[in-house]
Amino acid sequence: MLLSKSCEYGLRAALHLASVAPGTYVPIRDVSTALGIPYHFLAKIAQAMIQQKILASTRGPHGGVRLARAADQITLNAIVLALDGPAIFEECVLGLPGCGTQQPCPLHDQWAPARERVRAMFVETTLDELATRIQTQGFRLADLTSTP
Amino acid sequence: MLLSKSCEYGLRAALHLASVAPGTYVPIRDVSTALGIPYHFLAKIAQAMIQQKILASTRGPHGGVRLARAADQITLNAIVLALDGPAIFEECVLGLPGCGTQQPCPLHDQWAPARERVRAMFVETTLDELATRIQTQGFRLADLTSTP
DNA sequence: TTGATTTAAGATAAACGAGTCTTAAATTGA
DNA sequence: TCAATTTAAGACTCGTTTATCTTAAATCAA
Ligand code: SF4
Ligand code: SF4
Repeated sequence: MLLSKSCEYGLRAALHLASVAPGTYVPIRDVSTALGIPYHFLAKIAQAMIQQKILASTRGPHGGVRLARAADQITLNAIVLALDGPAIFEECVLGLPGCGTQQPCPLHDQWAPARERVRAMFVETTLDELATRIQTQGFRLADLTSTP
Repeated sequence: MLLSKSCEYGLRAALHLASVAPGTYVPIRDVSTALGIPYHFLAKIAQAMIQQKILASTRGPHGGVRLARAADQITLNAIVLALDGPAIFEECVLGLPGCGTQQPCPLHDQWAPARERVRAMFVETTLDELATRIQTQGFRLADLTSTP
């Protein structure tokens, strides 16, 4: 698994917020239900995203979470960095420490560009772009095979 | 982490065998020492690789493990499949089940080719190629910063 | 045959990630 | 003010991965 469960859930939640009701507060419970993500787990992930300024929140009735910035100002990379850190884009595919061109492992020439391509995907994609696709083309953010 | 620790260790062990003494049995203890991999853990990984016909072994003095085939007949992909299974090349980046072009998630168009490139790296690279690089260019398979 | 060497196998333990639960604090509206 | 709602925070449980330990079985050489 490339990303941790926390990160997958965080990305899906952010995409949901970007696509359903930009700018309005949505209760974490609603997001949890819509996406099939365990509520308490998502609440903890949301806390981290709030501390990292990806999301903003208010408590009480009509409270919830929303994107902290416009959806076209938030890249997938920002969310991945906030939840999983930079390690996945710096790690050696063989798990060797001290990754870098100084001390390369024999797979470096193939791995470094492949890894960079994955990184570019996250860096160059904004929530806005994907939210548009979800709205106009009906792409999914949840498991459609279970209890619709 | 893309690959499990077991898979990283298995790849490094196989590369070590391909580069130091092709065709001869090397005790797991020696591999463990050379690469800095916990002995008992590596022994268990070696067992799995033997059952998957990646390695062959004999017991007793002068025993050990060696590659089951010529190094140019073993791809990195064979080892990854044996130890981690095909999941990493089939999974959705958002963790959604039922990956496929029928039910795509909004990241599919970017993720599928990036994932395919990583897979191609494993499929197209043989132990032999990397062993040559290790021998001729001195690439590393171990953590050079600890107890040399 | 005997003893040293080495893999085979499985039990056990530690570390981590994933998920659950409880309580507190803030906000809103009646 | 009071009760309902919702996030905030942290303790707790569970399962998998990672790692260690123990014993058995095979092989070889003296
Ligand atoms: S060599 Fe390439 S893959 Fe190996 S550690 Fe350095 S950068 Fe990472
Ligand atoms: S859409 Fe693309 S990424 Fe998402 S599940 Fe299907 S193949 Fe995987």
